[in-house]
Amino acid sequence: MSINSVKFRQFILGLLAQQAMSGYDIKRVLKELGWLVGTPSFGSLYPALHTLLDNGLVTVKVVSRQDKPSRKIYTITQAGQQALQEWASQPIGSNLSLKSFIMRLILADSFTKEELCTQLGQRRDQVMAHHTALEKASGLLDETSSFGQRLASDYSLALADAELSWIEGTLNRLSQEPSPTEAEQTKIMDRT
Amino acid sequence: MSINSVKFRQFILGLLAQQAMSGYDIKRVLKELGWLVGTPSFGSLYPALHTLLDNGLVTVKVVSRQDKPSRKIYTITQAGQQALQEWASQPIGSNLSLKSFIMRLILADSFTKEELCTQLGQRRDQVMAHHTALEKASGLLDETSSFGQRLASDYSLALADAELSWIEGTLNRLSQEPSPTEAEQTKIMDRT
DNA sequence: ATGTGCATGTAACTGGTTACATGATTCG
DNA sequence: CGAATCATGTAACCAGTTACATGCACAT
Repeated sequence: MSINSVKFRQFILGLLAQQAMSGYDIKRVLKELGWLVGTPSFGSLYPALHTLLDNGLVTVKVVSRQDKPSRKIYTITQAGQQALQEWASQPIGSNLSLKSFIMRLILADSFTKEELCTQLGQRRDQVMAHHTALEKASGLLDETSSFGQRLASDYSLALADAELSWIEGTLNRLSQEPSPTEAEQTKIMDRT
Repeated sequence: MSINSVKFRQFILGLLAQQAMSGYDIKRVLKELGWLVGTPSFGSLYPALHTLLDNGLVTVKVVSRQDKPSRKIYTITQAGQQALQEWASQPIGSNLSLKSFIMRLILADSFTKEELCTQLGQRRDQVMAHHTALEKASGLLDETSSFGQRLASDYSLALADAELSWIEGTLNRLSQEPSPTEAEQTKIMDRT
């Protein structure tokens, strides 16, 4: 449901970078992705597209088809691509939510391998910090505090562990494979 | 930061059930919990307390101390306890977020062992559904779609696996131990 | 006196959802 | 003809943050 208080305009810009689409298409894609990022409502999706348009990051083209209602296909512009690049190169916020991170993963094709690795590394550091903070806190509270707090921190530690090992594994995979993204990237680019 | 679009009045009501506190205290507790649930701002915390008060779920008592500013200590009422119980017994929403679930874990002391197990079971079912949906989706998309989408679903699957195994393990632990919560619960109750 | 930590509160703003309005096209 | 799906849009509302205002108490 909720897109988790994320400024997700950049995310849909990234989706448009991979594939020119209509607002309705974006909704469908996000719905197929299911729980991963949540599905924004049209009430936030369409205004976001209008804003992107006003900022010159995308262009519209009305496509009429005889069998179905006409649709507005949004295509990313040069400026949009630049904005996206800028976003990719700057460090991820210090308390990035899980969903926001997944959004970045989904847009991995738009990033260079270095950028992707940088982001994975930053995420790893954040999660590690969270992990150690939790451990310290639960160490302090073990005697005094409630069963529920122990449960919750145990649970969070388990998830943090899983996330860390996935990130490490992925970083290793990426450094071994020569350039898995390159082929994809060119494939996507030459559709303009 | 963000409390993740949750109606968290019930959560702070639950915190008050474990321990009578002031708004400032709640903020501190939540801050110590760190990333777990996010820290609500005073701008949402105080109004929430006022609402609980208006609904008769808590009572206030101004406590003046000579060395520090006076504080408003909120204590849960009979009605509040009942409301909390009601909340605990009804099934968790179908798309409960991680943070919302952690909130419930933190309040585990207010639940009976059965209620807790029920909630864990519901969560397990949800995550399992998510897991299979993701697997099916990524099966379809493996050939056609982007590197990023594969990355994201791989990541999500890893996290879902971790969550599932933690839940299973916890359920087992709970069913083996006789009644770990009872001692805690009485300890908390006899402070009125 | 002035600054810092404790403590409470509120008004303005923001970002999103809900619910509604509109319209084309296809199916029964 | 009415219902369903595709498709776009907007206005009202709501929850939460930001930023501000207030005041006490203690230390410098």
